[in-house]
Amino acid sequence: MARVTLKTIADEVGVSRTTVSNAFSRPDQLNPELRRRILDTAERMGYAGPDPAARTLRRGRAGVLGVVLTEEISYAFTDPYATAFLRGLAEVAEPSSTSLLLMTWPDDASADASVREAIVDGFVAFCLYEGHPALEALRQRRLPYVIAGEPRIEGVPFVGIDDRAAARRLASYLLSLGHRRLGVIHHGFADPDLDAAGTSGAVAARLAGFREAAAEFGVDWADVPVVRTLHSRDGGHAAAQELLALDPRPTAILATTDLMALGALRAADEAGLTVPADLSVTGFDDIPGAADAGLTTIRQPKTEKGRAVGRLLLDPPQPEAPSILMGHELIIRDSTSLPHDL
Amino acid sequence: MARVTLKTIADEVGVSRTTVSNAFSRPDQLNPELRRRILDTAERMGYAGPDPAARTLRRGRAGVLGVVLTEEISYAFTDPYATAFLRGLAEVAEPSSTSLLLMTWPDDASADASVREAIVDGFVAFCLYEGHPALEALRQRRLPYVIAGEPRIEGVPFVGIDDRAAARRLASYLLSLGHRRLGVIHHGFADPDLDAAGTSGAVAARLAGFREAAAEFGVDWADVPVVRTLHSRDGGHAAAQELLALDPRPTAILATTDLMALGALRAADEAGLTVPADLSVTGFDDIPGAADAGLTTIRQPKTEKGRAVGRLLLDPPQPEAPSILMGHELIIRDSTSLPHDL
DNA sequence: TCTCGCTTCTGGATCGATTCAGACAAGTTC
DNA sequence: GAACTTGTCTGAATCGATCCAGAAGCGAGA
Repeated sequence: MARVTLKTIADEVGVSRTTVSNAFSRPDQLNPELRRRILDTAERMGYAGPDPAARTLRRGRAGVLGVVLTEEISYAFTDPYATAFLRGLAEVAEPSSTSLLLMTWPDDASADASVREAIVDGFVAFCLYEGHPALEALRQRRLPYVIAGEPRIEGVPFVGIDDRAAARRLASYLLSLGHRRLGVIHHGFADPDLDAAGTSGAVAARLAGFREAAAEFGVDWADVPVVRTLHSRDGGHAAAQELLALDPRPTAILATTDLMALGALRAADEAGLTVPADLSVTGFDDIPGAADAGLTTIRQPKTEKGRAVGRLLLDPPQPEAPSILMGHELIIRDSTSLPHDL
Repeated sequence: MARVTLKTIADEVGVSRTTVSNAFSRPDQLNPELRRRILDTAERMGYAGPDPAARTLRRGRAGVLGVVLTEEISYAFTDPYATAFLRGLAEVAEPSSTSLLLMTWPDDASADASVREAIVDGFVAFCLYEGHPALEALRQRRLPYVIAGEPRIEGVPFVGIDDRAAARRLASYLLSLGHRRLGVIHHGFADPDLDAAGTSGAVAARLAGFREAAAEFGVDWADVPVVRTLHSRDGGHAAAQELLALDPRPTAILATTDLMALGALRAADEAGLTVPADLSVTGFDDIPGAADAGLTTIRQPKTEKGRAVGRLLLDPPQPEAPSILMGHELIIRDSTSLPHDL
């Protein structure tokens, strides 16, 4: 038996396909009684409603936004940061009757198929990183997309915080406590001596912020040890070990992310140092583990960020690729205090 | 400027639309050199690849499975149970180049739109409950779907454990420790006196399992206090208070889910009772919090369950709506021991 | 009576791809 | 040399809806 379509119903009721279509999609366009009769017939014949694929093709609108996450879907949702962001996104998507398609980027070689074949009106690139293959796949798909958090790419709409200002604020706080011997851990490809104004990437911006604060407090950046490492807890651990072996030892370590800062805390513990009495440590991002570890860090307005991304994708396209910088918050916890030797 | 389609490329290269289509989807159907030329032209003209909506319409296959979760998306992913299940599902979906569309069921009145308009080949109803509105929406959509975990509905494929056997095993364990004064907390609509064979619903099956075990050990079910409550921690708390106020007080409380069992643990604590010395408590499901609370419970094969669901949806449709019962595991932790008065 | 406006319904064009039967040329087999 | 493969490409039909211009019917106003 052939599939039940609009035409099946139309023939049965004795009206045109258009009228049946209207019964489902534009109730004000036909007589209520006729509509009732059509819907009844549809239910009786087992019609499942207008085929979404056909409708999307004709309408040119899918009513779906794709959210491209990194490979670890469980992590993305365990993370309160991600859930808050998605809540904000869903909030603005809902009134436009748009739903969210959560997509991971599998390790698989054919990973880009998920982006190539997704039936969506646009994409959100959520917290990827520079050079992530999904970014190239998104470009090729030639649909609107917004990058949330990271990285910044010339000509692509972006929503995030002003990493430079936030980093400057964080470093200023440490310096105003009296710290003068700083150590920095980062995970960027950027040259830390390069002014960030002309570069892209959150890491470079954060380093630039640190540097500006140092200048402001009369600390010569050339004297600040800067260690580059892998973006992981272990990376932070190793880098911190390196910094703590210096003489004179830094009284404060600034990591460009919480993850590495957590590794640094472990290194301090292993070195027999008490945080914050012997050593202050700061992170960046306020990831879930940060609160437990009492880490001083920078927090972003997660839900509001999601809303901003949604608006960017759902509102009429802007002439210029817009970038939205959101506010941030300095979260002071127990990993920072006055330097010991004061 | 008109959108770039297959035809645009075909005209530019001077071949038919079919050939361009083949260049993308069936590379072995044309001369490699011509293919190269087509792909180059496509890239040059900014062609985004075959439109997924059009392809889906023509092919009649979306390459997507919809997973209907309850309203709390963050919970679903915080829950190791759900992530393990989804991992199994993704595992079998991947070889069929099928991806997963994670759908929530918003509180909103138009919630069923997400099911009506999803472009998918089938659905998974993940841990819903009897009477959940999504179930009716799924039925109306007339696509294949499988219910995972709960509830059981006549004629709808189901994957889960044999709740009755598992419950019987759990209760037998308690009884074999020597407990004779049991108390039961459940959250079902089912009549606990009804034999579960003819009923549906995991709750009824679990109660039936308890009852069978009681009979086996010579405990008269009529003497066992059974309290029905809301499915929440607080519900379990209130129900346990009720049971603990009885004289003689039960030496063991069996809850039909971990969530309620956790509430019961709190009630025991508040009543000044030590678990398990003064009171044994058991749950069901092995939710994340169960391990932390040291709760004795039943665990299901989560990943394997996901795989089974995936196979059911992706393999050629079966003549009979199949139900797959998986094995389970009795997890003995610190919330159970010999009864105090032995 | 004629025109206008409103409601209600129709038929054909269209969205952008895939499928299928078949055309054509070049090489193989007997 | 006829019959058969094989490789390569084409054109029309098709998937299931929505959109658009317009037609029919009907009551109101001039």
